[in-house]
Amino acid sequence: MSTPAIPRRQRRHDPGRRDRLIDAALTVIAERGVAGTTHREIARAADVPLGSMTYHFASLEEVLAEAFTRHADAVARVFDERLSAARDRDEAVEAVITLVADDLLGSRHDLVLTAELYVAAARNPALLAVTQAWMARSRQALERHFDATTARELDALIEGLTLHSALSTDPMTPEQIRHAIHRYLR
Amino acid sequence: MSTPAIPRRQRRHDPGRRDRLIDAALTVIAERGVAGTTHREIARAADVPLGSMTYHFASLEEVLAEAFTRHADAVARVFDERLSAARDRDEAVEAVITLVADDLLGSRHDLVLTAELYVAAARNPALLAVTQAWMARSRQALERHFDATTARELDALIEGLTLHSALSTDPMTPEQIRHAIHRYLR
DNA sequence: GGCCGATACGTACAAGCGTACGCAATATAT
DNA sequence: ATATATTGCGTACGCTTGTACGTATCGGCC
Repeated sequence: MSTPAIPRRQRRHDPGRRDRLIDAALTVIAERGVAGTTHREIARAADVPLGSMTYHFASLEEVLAEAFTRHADAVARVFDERLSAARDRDEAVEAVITLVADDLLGSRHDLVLTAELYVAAARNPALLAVTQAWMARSRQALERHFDATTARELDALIEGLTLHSALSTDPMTPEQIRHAIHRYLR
Repeated sequence: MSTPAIPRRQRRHDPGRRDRLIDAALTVIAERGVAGTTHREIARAADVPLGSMTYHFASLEEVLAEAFTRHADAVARVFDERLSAARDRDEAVEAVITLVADDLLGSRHDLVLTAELYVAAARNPALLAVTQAWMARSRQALERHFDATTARELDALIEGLTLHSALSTDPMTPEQIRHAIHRYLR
């Protein structure tokens, strides 16, 4: 009776745990979906005790909101960067192609997160706002090189090409992506 | 002690209950999402006792699969009909515009169901098969009037325009939809 | 160097879940 | 008309969930 079966785990000094938890949440969402995302699952992914979740977040909703905000920001940042690096329209077109073929289609993780966000946004006003801010930012980035109407339509095309490829058995190749975008912008 | 508080509900003769349950499931999915879809919620929506769910379906997964299959079939049927009614390319273009502006964007219910299906398909092979069969059928319908490459790209554009409008604060007007499609097919 | 607020950790609890199952009633076959 | 299979109905059970909360421990300010 001297050694209790489960000794208390040693306390860790862990600043930035909140941040890690948000990242862990994104991992869990991508792997199990929003439906399978629970306090316990996130805590397990981040290797922290359950109680840590309720300490850092008021509710599971709050975790989701922070996680999706982070995801949207990250993707939007890449979008911004690629398009601001382009110095003329031709380069901008290439940037868009790279964006779709490499950045978006390259990461199943991000792809799934985006789809999950869209569905969650249908029922959660806070997440809808995140989505709309993201869309506005993308359009704005496109408007550096294209007129407003083209930017909007192009944004929709990007969305469609991405989603479509993500779900398909034979996703479009980079050349096919290039073809579609050139055809639209021809 | 002669009158039990809750008398047994009178038994109903209800052939086709299984069908009604599948429809109820679609209603619940659209309103609460796959995550919020439970045996009890579906039973409540269809006004049947909980036990009826386990009698008619082996599992909740089975309910979801049947429901999404029905949804995909219904949307694909409209797609087929509009495109087979078109007798030349111009009419086909008009059919596509109507499809997007009226049929797809007209029903928030169907819109949400489609998004839910996509997300669910990412983690459920049976639902992925449903999605892919649906996509193949859409493409085939488009190929009545357009070459294979155009059909595929157009299908993606349709997807993007729909999803984009669904999420936007100011969805595209029918005229804007028309403009985008004409621009691509010009 | 000692306090104390911030953080870490474990656990308890009520609610809701999927599913199983027993019994009742009726449609249908004989 | 009787028997039988099908369908309807209620409820119980074990499990997971979100959340609350008591206690332990430490970093950083005086």
